[in-house]
Amino acid sequence: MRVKDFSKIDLVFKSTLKLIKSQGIAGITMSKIAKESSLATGTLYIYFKNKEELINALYHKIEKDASARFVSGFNPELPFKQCLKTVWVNYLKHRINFHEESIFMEQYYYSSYITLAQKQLAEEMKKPVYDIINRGKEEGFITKKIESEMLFSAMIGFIRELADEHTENRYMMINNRIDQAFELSWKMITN
Amino acid sequence: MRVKDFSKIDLVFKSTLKLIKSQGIAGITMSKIAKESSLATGTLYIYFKNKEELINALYHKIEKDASARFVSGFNPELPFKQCLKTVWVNYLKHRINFHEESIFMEQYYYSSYITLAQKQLAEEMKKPVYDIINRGKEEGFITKKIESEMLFSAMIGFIRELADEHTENRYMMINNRIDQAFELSWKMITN
Amino acid sequence: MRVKDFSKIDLVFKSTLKLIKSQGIAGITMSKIAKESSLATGTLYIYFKNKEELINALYHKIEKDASARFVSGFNPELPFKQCLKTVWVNYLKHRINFHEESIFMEQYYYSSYITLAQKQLAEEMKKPVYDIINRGKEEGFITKKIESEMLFSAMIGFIRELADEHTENRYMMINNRIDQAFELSWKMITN
Amino acid sequence: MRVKDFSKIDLVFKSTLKLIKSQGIAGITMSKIAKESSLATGTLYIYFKNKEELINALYHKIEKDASARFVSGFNPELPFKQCLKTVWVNYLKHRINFHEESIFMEQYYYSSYITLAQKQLAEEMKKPVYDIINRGKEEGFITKKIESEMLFSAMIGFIRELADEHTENRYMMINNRIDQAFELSWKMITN
DNA sequence: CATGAATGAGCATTCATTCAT
DNA sequence: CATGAATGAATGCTCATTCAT
Repeated sequence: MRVKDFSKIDLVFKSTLKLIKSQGIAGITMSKIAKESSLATGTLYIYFKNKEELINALYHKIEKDASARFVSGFNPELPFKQCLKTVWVNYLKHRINFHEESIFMEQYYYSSYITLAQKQLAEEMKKPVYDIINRGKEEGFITKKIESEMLFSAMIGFIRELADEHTENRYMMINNRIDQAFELSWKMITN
Repeated sequence: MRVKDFSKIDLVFKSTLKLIKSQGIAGITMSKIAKESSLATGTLYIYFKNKEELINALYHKIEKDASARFVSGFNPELPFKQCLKTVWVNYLKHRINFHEESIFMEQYYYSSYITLAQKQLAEEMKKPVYDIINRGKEEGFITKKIESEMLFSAMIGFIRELADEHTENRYMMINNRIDQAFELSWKMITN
Repeated sequence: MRVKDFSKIDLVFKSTLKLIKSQGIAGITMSKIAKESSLATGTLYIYFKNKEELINALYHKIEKDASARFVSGFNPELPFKQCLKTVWVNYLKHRINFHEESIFMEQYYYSSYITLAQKQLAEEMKKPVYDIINRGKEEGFITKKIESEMLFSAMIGFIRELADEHTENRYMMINNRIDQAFELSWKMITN
Repeated sequence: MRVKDFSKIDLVFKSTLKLIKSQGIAGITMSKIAKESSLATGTLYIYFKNKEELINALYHKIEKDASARFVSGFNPELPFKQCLKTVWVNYLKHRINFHEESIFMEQYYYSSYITLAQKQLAEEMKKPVYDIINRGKEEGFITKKIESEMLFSAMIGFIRELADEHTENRYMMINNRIDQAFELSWKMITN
């Protein structure tokens, strides 16, 4: 018997993401996904119950991968500022290098596919950043007078905007701009 | 001869936005828009050449309205900080009060509806903010060492994130938080 | 505005019946019905919510028409035997002349389309025959010792079998055979 | 080499019949049959060339079994009335106890599966009853003035109707009703 | 202008059948 | 033989668009 080939799942994810990039989440159809993956439409239904589950599975996979990237190269032994910069830069680079995925996630977030449970899960992705902010407060780098949510928003919003400008080729994130941007963030959140 | 009833256009826009809010841009159909507007589908085609043009027209209308809101209450005679705060708060409030519109605009931006010309037009919406930043540089409030794009991203990204958190009921933008957030932005961009 | 053309419903019924005759209830598809009716598939969905409702509506229509035919030419003023013969012959002729319909109704009865309510409705079609049997009992023609259900089964089963034999060209229901068959039924149910 | 496991064929027949009972002949699919039989779909194609042949084989098997049941307990040495009653009751009980099979056979008869040859074969099943009728005519019990087809229809139709009423729980075939019904048949066909 | 019936291409999904293991 | 993954034509149904009224 031919055995289930789970590598097909990754292939389908890749094709779907490519299609979403070029035509938006509204533009994808099962037959386009099948064709882009060089599979028969029926085959998609062996690996995914239906279109909705395919989209959901893609969302979960991307979320999982993204979480892993945020903490890559992170070493809590290092001094606080270095730790923060690692996560800060990881987040910026993730959003630049995986822009398709980021766009998909945002479209998904405001689509009828998402469920409440999934929204809550998405919240958990923020935890590493909050952890850093709290460490900064404990170590006295960050003022305790400002709520973490606000500091979080200031950093994350900045990063997101920079990444989008970069991706749209309006303002490229070359290395010294990255450093400068981080210092700006640092200046804002520190005493 | 009856004349084209332009109030219908607003009605259609309102219905479409309502539908996009609840079902995402992928979920809208011409017949849903017609029903929500209490019109016949054929009538939609009197006012809009096709679905794409309807969506595009909606985008333009929203963009125009938004631009107007950004400068509401703006008086260049006032001192710089007050001017900046007016625009800053306008932008935040716009994004909170017209969240549906903001979501639509972002979904639209990454859909196959948008054209290059429209992307360029969207850029022009940023002009009032850039104008303020430049005035700040001239008046010596804002350091000239940092590029305006970066300062822009820091402010706009922060505002966007705050507004989204508010809309998702995670971190509400009560008045003193607005003031605090603005001061944070001010601290970052000023010398 | 083009106005809903309810004659299309009869056209669809006719086409569907024709298809069921040649391919069985299992063989019908919406696109076959559309093609046979010279309509677009979408048009079918203007008049019927879905395939199931189309089939159900056809069943109801046939049932209604059949009921009308059973009592055609029936005059309760006439002597009992003549009354019985009218209904008896009506039933036989109905089953011969509307054999397609009869076959459809039986296939429908044992399909997953039918509901309990519809089964009960089908029972009511038997009422005219039971009424006659009861009159026969009251007027002393039919023995009261035998339950009406049994007398009903004897007559109806006989008729059904004769009609089927006729339709399959195995034993044709020419006039004197009809008379003879009725006399056989009469002999059985009378004292 | 493993050898074709013919017990699987019976298993498949049983499963198919069960499915047809609950969902009608239109509702069966190869994968449902496979699942109900705890087999792989591919395995079905080892035993049956395709779906049509599976259905046809089932028809033949049922027909064969039915024929055997009709003459069970039949002893031509016994007096005519007893012989007739044996066959008559066998037929009734068959139709009650194997109602699923009977329903299948009728749906099959008016489906696109059946061929002319099979229709002719089905005719042969009637032979035992015709044989009895002819013996009755020779022995003087049954009038020769009435064609055997008509007598056959009268008996078979009656039986079929009684069995259906029983199966639908409308008129149960308890023993004294069976006797009474046979006597009614007997009265009709005898002089 | 306004209507909504009519159209048919296109969609998500199913299913008989094949085939690699 | 047995399996069930793979196929792709076919199905029920939707939807943007047209058109007769």
